[in-house]
Amino acid sequence: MAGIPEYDFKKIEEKWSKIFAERKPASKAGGKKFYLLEMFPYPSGALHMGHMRNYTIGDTYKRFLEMKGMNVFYPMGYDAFGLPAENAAIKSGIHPREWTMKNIENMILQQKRMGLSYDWERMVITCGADYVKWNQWFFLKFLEKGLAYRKESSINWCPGCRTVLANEQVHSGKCWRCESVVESRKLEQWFFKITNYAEELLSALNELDWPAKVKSQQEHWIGKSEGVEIDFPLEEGGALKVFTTRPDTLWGATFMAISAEHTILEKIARDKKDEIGKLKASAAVQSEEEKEKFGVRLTTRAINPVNGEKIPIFAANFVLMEYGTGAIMCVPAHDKRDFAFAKKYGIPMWAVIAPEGRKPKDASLEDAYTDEGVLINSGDFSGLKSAEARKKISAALEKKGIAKIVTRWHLRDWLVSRQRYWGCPIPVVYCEKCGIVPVPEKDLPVLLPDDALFTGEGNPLDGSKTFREALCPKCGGASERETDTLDTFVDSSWYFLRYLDSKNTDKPFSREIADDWMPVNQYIGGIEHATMHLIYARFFTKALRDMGMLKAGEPFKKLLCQGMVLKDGGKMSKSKGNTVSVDDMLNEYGADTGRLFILFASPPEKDLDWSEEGVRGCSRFLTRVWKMLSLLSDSDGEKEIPEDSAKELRWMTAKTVRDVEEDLYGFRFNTAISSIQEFVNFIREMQERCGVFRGFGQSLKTVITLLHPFAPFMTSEAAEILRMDLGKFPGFSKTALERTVKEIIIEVNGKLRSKIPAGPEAEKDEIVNAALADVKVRNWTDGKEIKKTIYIPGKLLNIVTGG
RNA sequence: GCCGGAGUGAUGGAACUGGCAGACAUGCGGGUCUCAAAAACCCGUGGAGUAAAAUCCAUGUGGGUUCAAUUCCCACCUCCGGCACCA
Repeated sequence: MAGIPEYDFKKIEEKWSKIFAERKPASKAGGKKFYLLEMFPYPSGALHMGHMRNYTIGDTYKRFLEMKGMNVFYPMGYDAFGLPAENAAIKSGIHPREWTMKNIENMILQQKRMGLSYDWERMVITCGADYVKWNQWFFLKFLEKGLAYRKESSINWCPGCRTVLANEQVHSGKCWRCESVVESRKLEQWFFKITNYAEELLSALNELDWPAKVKSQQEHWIGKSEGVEIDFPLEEGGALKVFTTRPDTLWGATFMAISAEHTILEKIARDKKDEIGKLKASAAVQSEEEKEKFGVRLTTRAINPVNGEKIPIFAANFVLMEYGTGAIMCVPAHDKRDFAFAKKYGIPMWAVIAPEGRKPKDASLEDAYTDEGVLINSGDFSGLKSAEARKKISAALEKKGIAKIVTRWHLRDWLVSRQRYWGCPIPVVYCEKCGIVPVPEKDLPVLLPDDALFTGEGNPLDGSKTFREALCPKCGGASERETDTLDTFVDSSWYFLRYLDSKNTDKPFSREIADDWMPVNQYIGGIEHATMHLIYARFFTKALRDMGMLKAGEPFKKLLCQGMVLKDGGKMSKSKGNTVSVDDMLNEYGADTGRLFILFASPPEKDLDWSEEGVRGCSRFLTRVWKMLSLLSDSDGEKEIPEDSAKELRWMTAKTVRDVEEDLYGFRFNTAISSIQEFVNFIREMQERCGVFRGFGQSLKTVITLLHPFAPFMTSEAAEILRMDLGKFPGFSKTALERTVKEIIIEVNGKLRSKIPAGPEAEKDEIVNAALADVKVRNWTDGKEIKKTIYIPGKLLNIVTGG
């Protein structure tokens, strides 16, 4: 072998990124199929360290699985519609498409430099005409199946920008861009009926191998609660329907509260218009701190159906119209909110639940008792426990015909209309004669017009005549096109299905291919998508399944949420000036070092603090490995070593291979790298002692192979020099793992006192005798009674003494 | 307030089903090389204690279970994340 040049990552990475780019995904027909997916990025301009962490985890895992002989599908794409592109257009006049495509180009370049081995031929870009077409096709299908519908809804309206704002664009009640006070407006909007799937979205969480954190977040988001709807008769006639999960407290209801937007106010509070108006304003404030409870007492009273008490009704600012019936029964003795309100307005409180095993406290309540207990002062139901009472009371009321057992959900239908240009157009037209008319399938896609103006005021599509004016597909008459576009979460709800069949022009994807690969075996991405994206994609998959498009009912079988990348303990941000740019990192240290550091510094699900020193450490490690190539090439043949050392080497090799493999399967990249480092330290030590020894070259090859998924560039170059194959993950000899010589730990009363050499096959008695003869042990046992001895074969002996 | 997660050297973090706490790395101290520095390499590095040992203390705090607890149980403290007037 000729002399080995110094480790020059720039040269090596340049050379191999070209080779990697030309390399077609190998056909792995025989291998077990594995769909490995990363959350695709929004093309904001350049990738940040958070992305790189996500993709490094994925790519390392992918390369490992391939070396284990699996057939891995590993695609990448771009979530290309969205607000930032439109804002860039407003600011600098560049068209959103141009801005987006340029960014994508740059990001692909960065990903290639990083050594990410995607199947680029399957790339999906959501603003492409083909993707738009199938997106719209899904919308039409949803419409057909009753999963898409229109309804009036409140939105955040900025009077300054004359546009609708998303919740996160409202900062303490003001527009993020122009600081106008945001108004609440009613607008007809499109919705997807995700609530149809509430029950399954909740129950199927059980089958998913997802972080407990994400599952519990979704559980809360869906928010199932079982209770009763009860009619409270009104003095004036008619009734007020309320929803409660605590019918066991019914006897303690001393007032009622309704939302300021409740329709009944039209009938029973016409005289209090001004006050109700004030109340509405107060209810609308989305203050950070808890709002002061505030209400307007109505002249009518309600009658508690179980005890006939006449109780006052308030329109109150703490009652939500969107949940339940918009009206509640209030039990101040057993609910914190009702308690606060009752205190303020001097409403009586009756305790009807007593903590179990304690004497009932009465009227002089310090605070609401909200736990369960035993019923008191509740007619025939007194003495029952809460849970039982709930069942019996509900049943009794239902029998009487004044109540109904119901299940309520926090989950709301998904509002998909966005008053924006840069999104997927909703394929319907409004015809004066025919009403809402879907665009026929043959006319898809409905594409965005090129003549829209980006002024920052209103939806640019409203100003585009060429887009707005359309002919009704039904009657052929003049009609108007829908100018709302779809929420970009729609785009990301099925992109993983399109990857599988990205060139299909007849369908969004073929069922056979989908059934072959779905569900995704491993999904990797940020925790910030715990509720939105991850719940929408689940809903989409279920809806598509019910439309017969695929078998799988869940999109992502296993999920890994990687932690954030921090700098100096804080989130990287431009305003703090603590960002680390991907390009700088690549230029200064190279992709291999960057990848290694990202994986080594912290387990993937934890936050990672970027440390320049740590990066340098990883760079040093790679250089040290590289130098071993020179040692080998400069040597004049491997020297024999004693059998002891050879045995130790065989053991160390087997242990390292096994540990790295196990760690990689379990996403423990940090400990996998530690193991490789330990092995390298071991070889170098032995080399220093014995020179280039028999087995040095083989050990070096093992290191290069194990390191390949982490540092693909350097190891590819090294493999070329060593004329070795990187295609297979090494195996290991189980017999080499069995160590014959071992020490046994000797403890006295649980404290380490000595170690004695002994094999795992040694009898307990032998060990005990040897231990008791040991001087260090005798210091602690002499003159004491030996109470008992515990022996863990091959590991440890604990001698318990008395006195 | 509720739900989830985490607290281990100066730092990032190891310790697999309860069995040698601190692997691996960073930083720091010392050394080799050098005119000098950087790089590289070698040695040391939880705290107290000692001439060196021995020994004692130590995984957020306080209890418990156990021959044995970073690991299991109970209570509490702190930090991070999510939800938050959902009746």
